[in-house]
Amino acid sequence: MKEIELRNVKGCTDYSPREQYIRNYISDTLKKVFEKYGFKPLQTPILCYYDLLALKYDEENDILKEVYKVTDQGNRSLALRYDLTVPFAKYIAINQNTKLPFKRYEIGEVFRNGPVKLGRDREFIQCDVDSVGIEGQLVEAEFVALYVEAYKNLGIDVIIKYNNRKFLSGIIIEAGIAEELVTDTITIIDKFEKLTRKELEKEFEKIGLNSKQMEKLFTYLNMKAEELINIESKNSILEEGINELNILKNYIEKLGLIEYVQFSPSLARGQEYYTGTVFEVYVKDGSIISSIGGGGRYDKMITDFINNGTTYPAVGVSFGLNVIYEILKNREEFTEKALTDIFIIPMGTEIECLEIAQKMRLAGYKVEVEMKNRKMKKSLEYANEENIPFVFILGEDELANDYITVKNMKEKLQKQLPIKNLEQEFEKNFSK
RNA sequence: GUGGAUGUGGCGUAGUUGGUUAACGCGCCAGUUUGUGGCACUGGAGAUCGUGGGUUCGAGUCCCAUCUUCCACCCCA
Repeated sequence: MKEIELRNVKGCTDYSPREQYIRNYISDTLKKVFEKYGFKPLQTPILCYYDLLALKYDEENDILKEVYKVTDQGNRSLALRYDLTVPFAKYIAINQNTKLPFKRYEIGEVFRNGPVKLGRDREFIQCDVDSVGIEGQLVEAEFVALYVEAYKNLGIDVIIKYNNRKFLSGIIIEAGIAEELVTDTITIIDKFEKLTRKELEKEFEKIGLNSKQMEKLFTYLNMKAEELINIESKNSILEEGINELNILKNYIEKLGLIEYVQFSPSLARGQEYYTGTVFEVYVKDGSIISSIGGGGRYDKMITDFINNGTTYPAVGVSFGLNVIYEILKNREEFTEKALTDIFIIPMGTEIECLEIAQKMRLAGYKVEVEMKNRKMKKSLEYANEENIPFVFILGEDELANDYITVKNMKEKLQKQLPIKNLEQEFEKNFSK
């Protein structure tokens, strides 16, 4: 065999059992919440036709540079998906009898051949929850509730910032900025909290805004939610945006969730496809600066994608699994977590131990049996390292008398329990 | 993609102006304890110093190239 350097592909990571346990915990927790809110699991292929991904972009688009292209044996031009939204749209396009509204979630790997840095791999997992076919702020408010519940279940205190793209476009137009500069302006507004006012002015100047326009823009961008009603708008898009913001705020208040949200007029989100409400979730204590989730309304994207005359208003949010993992990984409940409940050490009684293991597994315990015939010291060391709370020891003398030694590792307690009805006896003696 | 740094046993590091067998901590293995753990002590294995070339009597140490990783910028999740 040829010698090669053993390593992972750039931007791909191995996750050890302990790490993956936490990641699974996160996605399991999320799944439960998603289903509680009526979202159904949808699974789509990772491999798809390149043309599908490229459908809505021209060759020059940055996102296409990051697409992994592959070919099959028939020389078909394929690609690895770079997000879960296009496959979602594709699913609806293929299954046009899908009843709307359609609510689905998908948690899966996506690939982007882009720069790699901390918390940003080339293979990573996206957790998307989307609803298609519903207009209005009711469903958006429900997403806020879903966000709050999901992060609460993960034990993370969050603040959900929200804004509205119509409002943003509206104030830009209101500031007298030309329509063709709206997108560029939004891109700069997105950096509002990262840059100083001076830096922002410089950026705005670059795209050709004058100081009067900037002044007006800054006034709007520093507004509070309560001040929105006082804006006397002349353009319909701004009016619409303000209206949507007020309706959404009203719904959130009624749901008793107002303490979790914050109107943030400078919030834009990078993607161009958002058309209305946008969300971004931040850790409340600010220990992590970047957002840990985000989303919003995108009424045109699926509509344009499918392009069959029907409109597909959609709203969706996603969760940053990687960054959530970074928050949870050092918690004691995980670092100290035993992945096995009971470790059984046989002393010449292997098959009997396996039988007992089956019995305990049936009773719902996670059980491992020592099979390498190591010295007891080694076996106990292993149990110790793995934080396994209970060790059963079965020697021939115990077996002859129909009992088994049960050790509580933490409290260093040891007890003989009858093998008959061991499950009940164990529960009686050792469960909290 | 552009710029800047980095690369020494499994991991984290030391290695003085280039000079004989590359050091330390953690981890690993074994023993003290052939059926009882986290501690301690003792011993042991394990590195062609990222890779390739060059300078030199001699290179972990200097030069060049290349790759890796990391940090900014860009872009985003």
